[in-house]
Amino acid sequence: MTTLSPNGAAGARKVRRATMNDVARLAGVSIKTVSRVVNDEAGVHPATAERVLAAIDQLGFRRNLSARNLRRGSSTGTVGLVLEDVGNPFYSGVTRAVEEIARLRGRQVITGSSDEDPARERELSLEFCSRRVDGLLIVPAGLQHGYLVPEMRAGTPVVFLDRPAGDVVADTVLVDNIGGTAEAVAHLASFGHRRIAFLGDAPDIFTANERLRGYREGCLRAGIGYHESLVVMGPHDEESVRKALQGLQNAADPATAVVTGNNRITVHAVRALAGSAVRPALVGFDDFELADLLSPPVTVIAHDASALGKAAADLLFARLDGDGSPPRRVVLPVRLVARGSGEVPA
Amino acid sequence: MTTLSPNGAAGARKVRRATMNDVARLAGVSIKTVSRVVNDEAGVHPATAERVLAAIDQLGFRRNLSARNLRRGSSTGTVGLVLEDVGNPFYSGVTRAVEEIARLRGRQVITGSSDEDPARERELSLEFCSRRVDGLLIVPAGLQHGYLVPEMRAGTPVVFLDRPAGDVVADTVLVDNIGGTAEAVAHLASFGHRRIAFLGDAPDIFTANERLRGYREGCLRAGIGYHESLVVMGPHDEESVRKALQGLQNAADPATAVVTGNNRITVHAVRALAGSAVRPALVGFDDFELADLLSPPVTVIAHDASALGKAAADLLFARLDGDGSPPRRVVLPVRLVARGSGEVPA
DNA sequence: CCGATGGTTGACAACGCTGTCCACGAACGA
DNA sequence: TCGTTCGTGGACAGCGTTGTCAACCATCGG
Repeated sequence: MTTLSPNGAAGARKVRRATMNDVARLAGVSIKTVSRVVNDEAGVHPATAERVLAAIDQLGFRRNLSARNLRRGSSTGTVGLVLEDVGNPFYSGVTRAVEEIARLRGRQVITGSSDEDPARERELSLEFCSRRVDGLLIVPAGLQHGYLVPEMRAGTPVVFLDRPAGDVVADTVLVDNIGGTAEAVAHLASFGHRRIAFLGDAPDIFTANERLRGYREGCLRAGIGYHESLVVMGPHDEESVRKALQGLQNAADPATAVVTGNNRITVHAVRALAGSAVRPALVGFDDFELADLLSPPVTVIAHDASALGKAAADLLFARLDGDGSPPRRVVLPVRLVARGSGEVPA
Repeated sequence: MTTLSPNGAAGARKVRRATMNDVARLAGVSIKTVSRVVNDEAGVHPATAERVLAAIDQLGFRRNLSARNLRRGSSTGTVGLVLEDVGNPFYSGVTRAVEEIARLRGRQVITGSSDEDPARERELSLEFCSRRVDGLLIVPAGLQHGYLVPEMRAGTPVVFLDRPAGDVVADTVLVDNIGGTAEAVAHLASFGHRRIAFLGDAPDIFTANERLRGYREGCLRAGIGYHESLVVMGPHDEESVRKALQGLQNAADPATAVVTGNNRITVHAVRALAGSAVRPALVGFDDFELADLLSPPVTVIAHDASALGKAAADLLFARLDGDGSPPRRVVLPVRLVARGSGEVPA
């Protein structure tokens, strides 16, 4: 059992890290030879290599990547990922997928959560650029991305995820928000619902706005008309969702069905409705774990976090591989998963 | 609308990034003055600073952190986090908490998933060390951590999370696995259950083993005896959990209650039991979202991912702040959250 | 009027590493 | 025998930044 105080061996508070120079001295070779061994370059006598490796082991040498990256100038082997919140299961799925692809390409992922704050998004992105990441994946919080122009001009590929950038044309991977919500409305209408409400996120968020548009289109196409009184945008926490639902149900002409705009709102709605006697039909945007085990099981518009992350990462690495074609906009399909809550007749 | 092809402005495939030298030349000052401006050092004439800032803006200059870190030698402003899988909600909660603390201390977090593979854990950790992270947070996959000795000796603090290290004495933050599982058994016994089963993860995983011990202790303390026939270790997917449950229920003397060893097993169990007529009482280790909305709502031994991440990060930063006290082992408390599934009489 | 003071600026080296180029000795063919 | 090649190893510069030290100019007190 090796016993080490957290700050190193007995007494020695902080030891300078060994450098190639130290290794070279100990092995009795030049620093360049050490470099050759460390980088598996050809042209080193096996016996010499052995000596060098022994010295490396003895000193606990670990190549300094800062120095290497500085000298080589090219890749730092890192990719930056800016998202809203790693703690949100949807984004953690995205993170995992990105990590997976990056791993296959021998890259490390640096992540940061913006919490929907444009300033924080900018700060994180620029910090990553200072670290000279090979590429940047961003779930935009704001609408202004001019700050990225120098980075892009310098050759750092940027891919926007889940939402488009505000004022820069760049690669973007989205999901079919409009089509999905329209489908949700059509689905509910096919069960006879004519008073279908929409509970969405703050309308300045791209996806929320798109889904509202999809809802509107769906209503018009179903011939049930678009009524602003049936739309509530912005409720975040359980309490505000509960109030919104009460308002919709207590109206003169109450809603018989609800479309919720994202997984958090859906969950809040399910919780708010858990006790009530009359429950409107429900279709939620975003799938979530256990949706199938609730009662009734929740019908959702599903889209895959992994697919989103993978598509974005693939695009990024294609750019890194030299793909110079015009910026692409990829829209991933969604699918309605009928589980019960959305198949209640009006 | 700024239009940029992903590889930079029209034609220009890849432009060299501007350096301080370029800025200095453009602003008509020395490179050192640029450095002073960039680092907010005192002693630069406001007019000069203005010129420098204009040049920085014009060239889109962004300080190269590799060079800075190399030159300064001290902090790289990064912390490495090695965990099992960012995609798992539990670990994404940990990640978020670590990120939060790191942010307050002006550090970036680099994450990597080991997928329970010791080799991968080692690879990631050493990669992070090569990047000269200021500290390392590790959810150990294996039992051998001798490879970290040189790093620790060199002054890189390491904190182990959720599980202890195998052969190195270092700071560790755990949750009370034994106490929690014992409490689960006691709780079930208090409702009259005498045939209580345990479904745990592979026994070579530290937490799985600890929870098994807690289960055993709980059984003995409750005076219902420890019976190996009631223990199934290792089922991972839904199918194997289903089979295990069937086996336990179809036995001559069937189990009337089950303790599940982690959130994934709990969810699989809930799903497997969803249709069946007779349902054993259930207490799961780990809380999970929507547990309260299932029917019956699932009683759990809850422990907080954020608390775990925060405690570990706090410990790490204390070390970075110079805390040289002996390695600590922090055990976070758990609490039983009674929701219904565990309060069914035998 | 001179030296001292302080505010502003710059020259230079060095951080740890790798790419380039060259030196050396052994083995080879002419 | 001599020149050539090959295998091995080293000297050196420089990546972009910052710490050290010193120079410069204007102002000020004596």
